[in-house]
Amino acid sequence: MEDHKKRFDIIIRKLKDHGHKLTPQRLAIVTILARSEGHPSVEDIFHQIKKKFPTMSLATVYRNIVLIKSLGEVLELGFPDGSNRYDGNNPTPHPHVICIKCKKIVDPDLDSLDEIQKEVASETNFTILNHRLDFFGICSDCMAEKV
Amino acid sequence: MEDHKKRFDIIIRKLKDHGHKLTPQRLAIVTILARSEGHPSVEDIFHQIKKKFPTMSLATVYRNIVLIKSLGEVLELGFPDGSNRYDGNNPTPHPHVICIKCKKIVDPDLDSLDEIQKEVASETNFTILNHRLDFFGICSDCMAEKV
DNA sequence: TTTGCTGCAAATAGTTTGCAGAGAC
DNA sequence: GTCTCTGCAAACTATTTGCAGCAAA
Repeated sequence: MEDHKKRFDIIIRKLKDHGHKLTPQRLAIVTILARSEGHPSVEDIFHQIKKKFPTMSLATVYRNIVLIKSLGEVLELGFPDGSNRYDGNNPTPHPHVICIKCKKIVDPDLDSLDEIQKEVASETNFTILNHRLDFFGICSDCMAEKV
Repeated sequence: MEDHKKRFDIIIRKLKDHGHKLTPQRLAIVTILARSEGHPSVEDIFHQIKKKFPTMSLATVYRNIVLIKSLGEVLELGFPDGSNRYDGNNPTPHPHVICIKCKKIVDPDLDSLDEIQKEVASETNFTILNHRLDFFGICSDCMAEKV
């Protein structure tokens, strides 16, 4: 996908424009976030980079995610159990479908929630800024396993 | 509202049926959960009870919430920042509207997400078991404060 | 050369757990 | 009288932070 390359360039550009340095560690993190294959966790990112960068520190992953989040270039999916998954490929809020067995996260193609959001806004008198919609279930792969 | 009384009775009945004892601390927690006015946090519940029960322990609140959750009689709204809010008045999944300033949580009247859920299920081949929908914004009270 | 970044280790904070005594039934 | 529950304090764990040295620009 060219898509990943575009996202990588956008994030790098934004980092430069804001005066941040491009360290090898940072580039490695941005590379993974731009792809965000399977919506990686901090640990996923850390272990993936650790293979080529044995001195890589978890703190560096956390710090860079905080930075890139502050630039609005990664969507953080935090869960109540403390786990976090990231989407730097599509950083705008969108629904997710999560397999509670294998933890796979999929982006469904859905009509946007614009109408529902307007309905909620007019009914509650809130100014709605953001939303989060997650569906939890079991993916077909896990359903197939009779184990 | 008679509603709160009914919920209280249902939760108490379920606790008894499962062989759990009704201690004063537990009754106090259930009373608050049955009402769930404003979707209380663990701290809210703890401090409210502490007034009449000076020895009340946070651990007891946590343990009882875990218990009542396991009976399916309270909906836990966990947030990525670690905060938790509870709804023991309506323990089935439903949308919430959250003020990011005053932390007020409101239940909007919305058409159910059944159709969207079916759409997601057929598109992704997941068996959907559950969902969560939160809208984040600013309530009219907080908008009015020009401070 | 300057300034921000990294790695390490220690600190943090909400939640959970072990244990001994108290209390519901 | 039995067995669960409670309160306390310690343990746990993901994330954050202080600091000294390192490296991008």
